[in-house]
Amino acid sequence: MGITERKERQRAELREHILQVARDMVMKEGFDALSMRKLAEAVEYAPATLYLHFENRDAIARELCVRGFQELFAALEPAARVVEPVERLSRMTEAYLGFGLKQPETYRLIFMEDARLSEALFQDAKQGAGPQSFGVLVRVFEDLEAAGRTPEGTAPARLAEVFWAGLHGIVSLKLTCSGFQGAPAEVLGQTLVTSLVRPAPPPAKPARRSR
Amino acid sequence: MGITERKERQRAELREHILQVARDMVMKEGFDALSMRKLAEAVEYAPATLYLHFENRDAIARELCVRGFQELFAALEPAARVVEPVERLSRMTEAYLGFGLKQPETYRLIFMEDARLSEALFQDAKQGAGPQSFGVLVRVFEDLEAAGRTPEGTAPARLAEVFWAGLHGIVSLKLTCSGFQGAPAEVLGQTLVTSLVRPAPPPAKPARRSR
DNA sequence: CCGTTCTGTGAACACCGTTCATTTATTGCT
DNA sequence: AGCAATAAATGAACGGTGTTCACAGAACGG
Repeated sequence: MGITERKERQRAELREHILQVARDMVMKEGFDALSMRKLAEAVEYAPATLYLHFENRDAIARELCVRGFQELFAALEPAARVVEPVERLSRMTEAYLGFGLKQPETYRLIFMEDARLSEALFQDAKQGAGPQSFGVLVRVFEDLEAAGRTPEGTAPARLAEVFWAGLHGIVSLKLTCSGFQGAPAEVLGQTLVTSLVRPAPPPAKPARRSR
Repeated sequence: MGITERKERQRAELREHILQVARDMVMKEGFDALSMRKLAEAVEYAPATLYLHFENRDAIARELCVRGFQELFAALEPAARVVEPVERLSRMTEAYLGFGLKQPETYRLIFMEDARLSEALFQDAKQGAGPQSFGVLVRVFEDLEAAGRTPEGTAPARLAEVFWAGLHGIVSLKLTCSGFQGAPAEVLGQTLVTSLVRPAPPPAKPARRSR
């Protein structure tokens, strides 16, 4: 009897469809322009029907928030694969800034709207998407520390946090303070990288047959 | 005939009163909770009366935004007086973070709501409150450069911008990503300072009567 | 005292999120 | 097949929002 199964699937599909349309609306006109009534109109249902699939507007926002965060994480993933830590940090910087500037409304939704939205990302201390991706960043600084390229006496986790704050600051100032025309985000990003990474020490263990 | 004069003054006073009450509401319940109707109720006028003094809600928001920015600038001023540049930067960091965390709703209004709000701050390239206070920050890095304590080959203005982004990132992540529990803002601030400031070079021109 | 100008307002418009009784469609069972 | 039960969908309403505008009232200049 695959009938309840089919109904469940259809229900899930509709839910997915609603989220997809909502995402489009947010990306096109911003989160504030996402109204339950217009969303209902767009998916061709009555407004009340949306409440059969989501508790309220905030529930939709939360879902879009965690999905947006996953997109951000995915955008970082290729850069995170790079072995050499300085290059990795540089590439991750590029990817982060690129995502934030190319998908401003998504970025706003994730990190700049309501504090309650991003709570879901960090509720599990170790598990959730938030800590997991922050871990990737911490690992860069651990590798940098191992290579002797971090300021001494500062824990990698703290450096990672400052670095993240720097990235977020660059993106969000570009998004909100559009009036302030400073250097391009990429330039600022590279400045941030070179500021947090110490110059390479003279090779104690030479790479190959030197000295 | 001081009659039109008095009327003007009363008009200005009412306008001021409205802004004051609006500011209180924002600081207490956040910008989203500021409604024209509740504001009208609070100042004991009909909603329509507000539109005799402000074009619309956004106009009030803009005004609160620039005033909030001036408060922030004022909070930074004592620290900006410090002569020694490293100490100055450290004190300014402390002041900036303190303001952002103690007046979260004001800070949100200035830098995290609508991009159109902060436009007023940076519309004049050299004059307005925005460029002026950014200039204070640039000066710190100019002084640091003169003392040979900045990374070489990076313009002070760019370092200042990265530094500001860092501060803003720290504050706004604390405000929006409350779920993420990292190090205290002050610690991150000091890490940011020590990351952007190079260690003191050995004294070429010794302080007094040596050599 | 009258006419004008400024101040203030009530009522309306068009939205918004959300709820709930009611209708409609679908399913399982006899 | 028809009927009861369950699920899906909705129309209408409630209370809220920003904003406009024709109108009333007060204050003023002559």
